[in-house]
Amino acid sequence: MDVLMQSLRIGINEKLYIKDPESSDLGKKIVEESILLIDEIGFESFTFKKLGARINSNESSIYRYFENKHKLLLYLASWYWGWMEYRMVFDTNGISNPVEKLSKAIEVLTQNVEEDNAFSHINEVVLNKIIINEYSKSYLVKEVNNEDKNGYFIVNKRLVGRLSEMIVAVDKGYAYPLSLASTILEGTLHQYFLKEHFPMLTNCNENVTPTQFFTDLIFRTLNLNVNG
Amino acid sequence: MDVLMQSLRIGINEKLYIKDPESSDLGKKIVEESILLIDEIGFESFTFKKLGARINSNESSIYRYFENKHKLLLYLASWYWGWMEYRMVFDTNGISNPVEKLSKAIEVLTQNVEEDNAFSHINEVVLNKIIINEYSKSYLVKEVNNEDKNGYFIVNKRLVGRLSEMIVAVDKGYAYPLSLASTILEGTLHQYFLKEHFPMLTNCNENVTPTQFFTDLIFRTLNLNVNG
DNA sequence: GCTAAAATAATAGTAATACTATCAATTATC
DNA sequence: GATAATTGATAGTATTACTATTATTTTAGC
Repeated sequence: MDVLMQSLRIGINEKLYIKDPESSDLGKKIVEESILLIDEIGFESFTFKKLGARINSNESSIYRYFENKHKLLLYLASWYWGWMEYRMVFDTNGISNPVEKLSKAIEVLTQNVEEDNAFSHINEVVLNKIIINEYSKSYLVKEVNNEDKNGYFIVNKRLVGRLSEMIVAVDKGYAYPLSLASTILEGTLHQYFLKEHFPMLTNCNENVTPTQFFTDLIFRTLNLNVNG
Repeated sequence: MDVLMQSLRIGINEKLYIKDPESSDLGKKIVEESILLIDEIGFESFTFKKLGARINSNESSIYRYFENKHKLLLYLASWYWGWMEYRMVFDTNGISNPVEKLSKAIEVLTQNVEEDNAFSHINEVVLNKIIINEYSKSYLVKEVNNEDKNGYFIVNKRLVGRLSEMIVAVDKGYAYPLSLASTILEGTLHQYFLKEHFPMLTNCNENVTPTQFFTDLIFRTLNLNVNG
């Protein structure tokens, strides 16, 4: 991504943090290192105490930024989906042909994540790994309805909505655009997980990508051919 | 389900429990009430202490059956998928036409769960709810590879394999039968979750079922028509 | 460059969790 | 009726998930 865009920020619901982590070095370090630590030891074993030790800071200081690790995960997830949305919109912006546009969107949303230098304190590759492994835990909780009311999932919802609209744009008659869109987004994470841990449950591997699987699925479902 | 089959048992990996819960009244009560309690308060808040209080038994007694709540969840998940597999095989058994067979399998795997009187101490309707809400947490853990080596996920894997074979049977040329099968199983849980908590992210509602969505998806993808 | 305010660190403390261990009381078996 | 197996009760430990208080350091304004 272009260096010109270095002042770009992903907008995140302010209720997800107590103090904006983007507003200080410590805050950025908390976000940066939490991604690495969650990836290393898993969300269940991750604690603010361990994170504090790792960044030579204090548990109590981290609590001044985030109420608890669940909110931190929601923050990271919002960042991730905001970033995906931004890239999807950016990369599909100039495309007028709806089929090409949808095709490009699927590509951006399902392809392997690569580092984006526009956001120096966030390692997108590792963040993608923790989204694959931990994202479900952010919404599969008893409090989900309340949290949704607080707007914690708004970015993901907007993204599903946008993808759904692109599906409608190529096939107004299709009865399940939202379900298809949500299946693609969630199924992508699942296919990457299976590829890593249950290779016998997926056809994705070094030679076959989730992008190919989902592109093929969408094109067959919407009765298109690859050239639009 | 027929009363004739009341001695039916779902086979579960013995490493998932310390003492077989089917072997005693207390064991059955643990399973029965854990399903209800997890549904009521969620897996995160669920503890063996609370379960003990609920069934007028003791925390320490429950620990003699299950090592921890994670193993209990794996046990419940194995039971659930074993039951689904059994019903899928049973209901598709006599069907020779591969398209009809696949169609029936999809129906069994995606339709709303109803109580099965063949297993008196398990409330399948509530178990289905906790699978929708908690199943991901059983495999989205750091230890997943080791647990897989222990065979904790064998039932689910076998089910994906069977469904994949049914897909191959109707379309030998289709390149992604495993990915499609795993997407259906996991996507079904997700669509039910969305229907309940994020209705704006799915087309499933009182009038449209996940079965319709997935049947349509499979038929379009494999280029079939509804009558086989 | 000094002061005041803000931010961070250090320490302590609490209730709950996730267990383990021990021993007592019941219940089943032979 | 004795013995073994099961279950229950109690206690104890390390860790988690915080909150509160106070000390120290950093920063910003003048």
